[in-house]
Amino acid sequence: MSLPLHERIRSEMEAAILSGALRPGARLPTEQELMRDYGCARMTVSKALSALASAGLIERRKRAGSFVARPRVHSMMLDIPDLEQEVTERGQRYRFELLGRRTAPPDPADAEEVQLAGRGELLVIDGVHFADDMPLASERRLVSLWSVPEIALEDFAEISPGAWLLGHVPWTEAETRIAAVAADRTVAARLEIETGNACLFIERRTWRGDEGITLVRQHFVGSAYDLIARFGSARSMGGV
Amino acid sequence: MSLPLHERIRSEMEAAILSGALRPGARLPTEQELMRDYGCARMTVSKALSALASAGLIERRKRAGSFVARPRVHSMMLDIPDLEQEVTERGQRYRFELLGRRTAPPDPADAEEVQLAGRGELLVIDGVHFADDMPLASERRLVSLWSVPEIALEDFAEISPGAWLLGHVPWTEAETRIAAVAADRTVAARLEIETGNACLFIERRTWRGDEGITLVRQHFVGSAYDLIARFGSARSMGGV
DNA sequence: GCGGTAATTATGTCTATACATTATTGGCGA
DNA sequence: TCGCCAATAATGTATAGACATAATTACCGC
Repeated sequence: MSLPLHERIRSEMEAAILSGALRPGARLPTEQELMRDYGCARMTVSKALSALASAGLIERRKRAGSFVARPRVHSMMLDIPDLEQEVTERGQRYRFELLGRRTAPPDPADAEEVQLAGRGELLVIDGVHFADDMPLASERRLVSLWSVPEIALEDFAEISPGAWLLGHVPWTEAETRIAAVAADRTVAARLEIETGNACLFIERRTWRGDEGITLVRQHFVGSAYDLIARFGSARSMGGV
Repeated sequence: MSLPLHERIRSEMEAAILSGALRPGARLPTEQELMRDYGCARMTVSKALSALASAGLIERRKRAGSFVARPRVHSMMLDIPDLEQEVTERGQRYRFELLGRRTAPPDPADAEEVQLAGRGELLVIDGVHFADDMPLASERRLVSLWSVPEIALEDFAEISPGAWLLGHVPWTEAETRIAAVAADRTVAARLEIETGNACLFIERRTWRGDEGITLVRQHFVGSAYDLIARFGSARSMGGV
């Protein structure tokens, strides 16, 4: 056994919970009992239980003890792949084609644009992501030049705007909306599909503190793309 | 200051990272320096750094020190609402209409079905979710009678199969696939839309340990539904 | 120089102890 | 019986020290 004791305690408790031996709501042994069972100090047990608590598997209440939490379906981890990496991993060639790039004041009729722009203008970037020269996704991105002035110097010949932003701008919050829509004329032309075809539509807004950074709207060819969300395999929750 | 010292250290480091004062790759103070700065014991500092590490904000290397990790967009929390609750909250009336219900052996040609069935048969349930008598989603659900024999007694007059399973079967893992598809004839008829219209397609598989419990495929009317995923509000990461 | 080895330094784990916090339990008195 | 208060039992936070582990750095013999 090379793995640390607190990890062992953690994983054995976790196994008991996930196997159903400890049902939701059940009380698990107190720290005292566990330190007797494992012959270790309380800190060690506590570390194991803290990890389970922060992973959401148990709930700890003073005086009362620790209890198995009811797993909530309501939230899962959604993997949002980096397009370039995913395409490359499938053995295809990735390319981002820049279709347009202009700076403009926000549309005063669009509250989102106004809020994003802050006291400056917006950079509007249009482009298409390709996999092996087949269009995969069309993208329109608005970037706040107020928050990210240095992006004005970038021409995106070598790197997609998304990848550039990821590497250059620290962000703190993001929200992604996922829907299915019919391709309009513009999108259909860019993706080389027919108007009305089903597209996965992803709209993501990113903030740094209160400052909006970017708003991106992507249309994926419906037949070529899907997203995966997972809950469980508690192995993946703790760290790494 | 009522908040514990290790939380304070954690949040101050976090702020320094998120604000950009400590850029990705930068080395942050050693535990020794921090325990001098805050006048506390090493365990306290270590707890703060461990929390940051398990949240993925920093990376710790022996001998070398702790470094700010590059933020990864790759995973967000996806909210998966309970349909009945969401419809009701919008002030609409929710109804699940059962269209079919039969038991059958798994299709031997479909490896997923065979695996789900285990050594038993499958319960196949077809139905439509309505909001104010407008179709919202069509659903076909397969349930392993081997894992959940008691579902054979339920007639789903009062409760949808999804809600019943949530309340009765502890599960440990789930995987959700999200895509955009065109409605086929069957789906279009059920949803009262035209064949070929865009639908958000959600396929979710649920396990308890190695045992498959259920596989559900839902088609949502594209114009009536979307999903939201979030990352951030760093406050929400640690615990609570 | 070059390569192997030892010293150093930073994190990782663990113990033993102390006191704080808080919700429950039980008892005591009006 | 009801309500308040104190004892109790559990987790929460923190300290100080010991030893383990691993990677970098420095040194030394060749």
